[in-house]
Amino acid sequence: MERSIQDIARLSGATSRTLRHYGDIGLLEPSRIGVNGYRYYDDDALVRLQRILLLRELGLGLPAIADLLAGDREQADALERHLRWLRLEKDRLDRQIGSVEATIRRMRGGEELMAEEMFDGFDHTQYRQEVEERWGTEAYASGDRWWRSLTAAEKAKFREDQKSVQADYLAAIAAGASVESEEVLAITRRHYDWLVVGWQGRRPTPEQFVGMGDLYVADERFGAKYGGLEGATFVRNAMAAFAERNL
Amino acid sequence: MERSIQDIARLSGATSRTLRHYGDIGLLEPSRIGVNGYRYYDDDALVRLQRILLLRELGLGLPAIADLLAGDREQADALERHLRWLRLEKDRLDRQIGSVEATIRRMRGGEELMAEEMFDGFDHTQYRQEVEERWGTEAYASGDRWWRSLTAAEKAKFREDQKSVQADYLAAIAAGASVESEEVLAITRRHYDWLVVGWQGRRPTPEQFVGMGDLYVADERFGAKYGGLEGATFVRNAMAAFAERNL
DNA sequence: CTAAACGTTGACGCCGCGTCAATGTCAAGG
DNA sequence: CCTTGACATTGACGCGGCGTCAACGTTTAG
Repeated sequence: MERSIQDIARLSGATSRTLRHYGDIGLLEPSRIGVNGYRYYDDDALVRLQRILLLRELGLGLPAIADLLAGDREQADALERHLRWLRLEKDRLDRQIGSVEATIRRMRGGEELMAEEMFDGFDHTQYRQEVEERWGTEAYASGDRWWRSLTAAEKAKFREDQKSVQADYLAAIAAGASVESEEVLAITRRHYDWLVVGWQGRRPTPEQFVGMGDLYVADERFGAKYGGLEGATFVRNAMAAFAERNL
Repeated sequence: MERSIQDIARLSGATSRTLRHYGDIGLLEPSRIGVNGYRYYDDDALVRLQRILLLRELGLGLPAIADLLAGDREQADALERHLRWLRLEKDRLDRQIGSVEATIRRMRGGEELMAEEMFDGFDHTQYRQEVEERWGTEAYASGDRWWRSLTAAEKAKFREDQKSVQADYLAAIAAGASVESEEVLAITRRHYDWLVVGWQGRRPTPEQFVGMGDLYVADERFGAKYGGLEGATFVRNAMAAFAERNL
């Protein structure tokens, strides 16, 4: 059976333009081209088209579909990769949704979109250099924008949470608690949650989280807040233990 | 304070190319342009840029950002619209993720990507015309592709579920149950879930669900399966009751 | 005086087609 | 035979948000 381009379009739900495009990029060639230039498709072509459209609905790009249909037999792997990227996209959307909701609440509350004063007592630019070296300029700038977009109340809460975590760590150290005790793990969980907020919902990988602990030990300013080198080491170990168990 | 384009780029995390683009489209003009053509930005421009970048991180398009910053005072509304569309995107991703997972399982199980036989006993093309009239050609074609991508086991389960729902409806009718009884609502919930599967995870709106019930009454073939007009009417009422209570 | 760093404008590329535009072909009816 | 209307072709632009050359001028440090 041989069908015209419109027939195929109707049967498959694609448009004739799409079919010509697929021909142009070599994804789906007509089974025959008439002397008048008309494209004709047979059943095999129709089956292939259906497969293409099915994969397209899954969100794959046309080159990826071409590879997959070429049948390099690592087909499932290609889909796995695609799946990972779909999940990343979803996470990104989740974070955007949360941020937009927060922004709407702020604007409804009459807040400015972004504080113009660059400094407000809490020097969030303190670790600018480290952040830029580790995560890049844009990462710092992005975090800075986020911070300046918060309401005064939100900023206050963020700082409170930090102080609270810090105080509890110090108390645990004074009490001689183990970094693997439930008590300390609970503090570290709050520490972790605090960090996630500051990262606008992006979750550090276990390695990243442990790496931040190492930073605490290496940097005096961090250590000073946590009672010297021992304190910083304790916190790092607690973070490593938490990462091992819960991340 | 006046800064060069690179200074602004570094401070904001944007690239100079981006700044020139924003200039081109009128989203952010330099505060001054030197006789040599160089762009210079003052603090006001920097603040505006930060706001632009903040909104961009929320996923807004540049024209939407321009409108929003023009301050038509329905700012929050624009964000609400954006939020709705973000949620739609997220739903779409959720469905794609589920479909890709299922497809991977099928391929790992050695199944073909898509059955070539167009008919297999269960005539899923039965309601083709109605579907195309109500939801468009592409909607039918898409459902058809989905159906042919299922494994035999999955197809069998889908039919089983339908039969089971049907049998339970008939029993409930025979027992004289009320369409608002818990018993019937439970059946309708299964009916609804069955439908959602067939729609590949897309959830019908309450109106759509009730509309399908009306179709049951209007179409003899549906009615025949549910014991005549009365049966179809019962099912429609049950669907309406369910929609009212649970959707 | 030179090299490096920084600046400019202009144009193409990406992705997957939608949407003209300009023109040719075919089947059915008068 | 001619017309009409449906259907076909190729070719090109457009979208979004810049990245990335290219080709060239300017400023700054040594």
